[in-house]
Amino acid sequence: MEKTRAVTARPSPEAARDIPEATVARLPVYLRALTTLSEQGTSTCSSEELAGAAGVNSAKLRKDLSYLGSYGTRGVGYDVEYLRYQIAREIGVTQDWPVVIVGIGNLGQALANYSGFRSRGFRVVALLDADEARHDEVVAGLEVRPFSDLEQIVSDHAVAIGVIATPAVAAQDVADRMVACGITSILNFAPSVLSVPEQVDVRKVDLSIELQILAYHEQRKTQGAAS
Amino acid sequence: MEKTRAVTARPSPEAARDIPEATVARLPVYLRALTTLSEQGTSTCSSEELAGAAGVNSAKLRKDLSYLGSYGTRGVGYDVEYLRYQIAREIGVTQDWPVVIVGIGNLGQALANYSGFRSRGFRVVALLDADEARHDEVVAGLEVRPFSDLEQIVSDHAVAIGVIATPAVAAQDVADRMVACGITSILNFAPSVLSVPEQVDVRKVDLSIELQILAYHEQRKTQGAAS
DNA sequence: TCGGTTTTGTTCTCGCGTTCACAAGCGCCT
DNA sequence: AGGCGCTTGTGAACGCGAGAACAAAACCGA
Ligand SMILES: NC(=O)c1ccc[n+]([C@@H]2O[C@H](COP(=O)([O-])OP(=O)(O)OC[C@H]3O[C@@H](n4cnc5c(N)ncnc54)[C@H](O)[C@@H]3O)[C@@H](O)[C@H]2O)c1
Ligand SMILES: NC(=O)c1ccc[n+]([C@@H]2O[C@H](COP(=O)([O-])OP(=O)(O)OC[C@H]3O[C@@H](n4cnc5c(N)ncnc54)[C@H](O)[C@@H]3O)[C@@H](O)[C@H]2O)c1
Repeated sequence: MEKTRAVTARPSPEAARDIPEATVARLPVYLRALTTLSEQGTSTCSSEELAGAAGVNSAKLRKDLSYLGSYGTRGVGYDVEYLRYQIAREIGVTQDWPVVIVGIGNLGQALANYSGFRSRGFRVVALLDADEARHDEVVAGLEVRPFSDLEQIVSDHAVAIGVIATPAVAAQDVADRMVACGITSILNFAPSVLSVPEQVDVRKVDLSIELQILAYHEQRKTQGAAS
Repeated sequence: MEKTRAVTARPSPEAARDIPEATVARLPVYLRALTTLSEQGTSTCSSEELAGAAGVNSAKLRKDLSYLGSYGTRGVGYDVEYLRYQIAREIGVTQDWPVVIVGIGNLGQALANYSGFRSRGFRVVALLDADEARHDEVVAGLEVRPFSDLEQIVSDHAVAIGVIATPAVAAQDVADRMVACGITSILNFAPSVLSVPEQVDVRKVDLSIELQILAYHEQRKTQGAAS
């Protein structure tokens, strides 16, 4: 390993090129748009069409796709099925991802009942809750189990992704336990800042923040009109 | 109106400075961190402490706050209560925002039951659903009403913010109706691209996309380990 | 076989956001 | 009163992402 070849861009054929984070965030959108097109019977589409369906600029779409490789045909466009498979493979949704949900309250139940996960390669293998009163309750065809079963479940199903839907005060504890079990990706719905080891990915979904951002812009609209 | 003075930056004293979008997205996080500090009895904090609590870099925090004004004291730090009020005022959460939720299924019910909205200045004034079987059902103390009541409710309560929690196929129709009623901010949970007039703000929350992003990174971790 | 047409893949430029680093300012202690 | 230490606010450098623009490539029709 002379120099720092692994870090900088390398044209090596088998090595995965590293895809910009902004692009990674859009690939699932393209994937969904392609699925829709496919269901409508479209077999080929141009970057312009696909960009329209995905709600982005066509130049941006082409640049994003170019990070994956050259899967289009100049003068023709992209083969819908082929591109769909390539994106799915790149994201990793061709394989099946086992997921555990911790905190089966209002939100946890909604998540457990959501069919859109399974159809996109995610399989909820267990629902965990600290509240004993909830145990053995059946939600979405799965029994709610005690939080202490986490280790067992993670090891049995090789779970790598955990979802936190507990109150904010419990979130850090739950995250610590998840990390200790070997979970390396966490989707956090609790409004709290999690601290985890560097190799663990955390994504946060915070509904009140979204509303507050809307409120900010809303306020500016009305205040501008008032002046 | 000589030149395009209104569009470019203007140092006018009363005019609201325009705050970068990235900063706006972080202000609610600071707000929450300040609330927590306040509840713990802290009356003063440094940018370093607050940044730690919010999970960001302290330089970034200071720059973000500097867009609002100079609310800190050099050598001392920030007054927690004072800063909290200033941020709340800037975001607009000192006032009360009426909100309607459309689509009272799994997710809509969870949202309706969520107490975190009210405590942050948002008040759910109505729950709407197209399914007649759901009408008159009571969720979170509110009666589920027919979607056709939208106009009436929006005008009665001066609603500016709408939440869409319907299936994807219905989302565009719902959005169109909302816009027609005068709603100018939409939070969309359906996995679909909405097209709305320019002056309407749309924010999208897409849980499967979040999971797919995690899956992408997860895949890279394991594949890196395998090579 | 060859020009024309269409659409991709890529290069280049610009602007935004992040981070470093430091001067200015404030309080405290002597 | 004056110096000292601490913390803010900001100027400047840097890197990433967005978008325009174009050259390269593939198909089509004559
Ligand atoms: N409901 C929503 O629409 C909504 C919206 C935005 C954010 N959130 C956030 O999502 C989280 C869950 O919200 P909710 O409305 O479902 O709350 P909830 O109170 O209905 O459910 C929380 C569940 O977590 C369980 N729990 C508590 N501590 C636990 C622990 N240590 N280990 C395992 N389970 C534990 C509780 O028993 C309960 O069943 C909260 O942090 C909330 O702020 C919810
Ligand atoms: N449940 C989840 O955790 C989850 C997660 C991610 C995304 N989503 C998305 O959120 C949306 C709602 O999910 P859900 O699980 O609550 O679905 P759901 O089927 O349980 O509820 C949808 C509700 O919308 C109502 N509806 C349908 N068409 C309507 C219309 N035109 N006007 C008004 N109401 C209408 C239905 O009657 C139903 O009550 C979906 O788009 C889904 O993809 C849900």
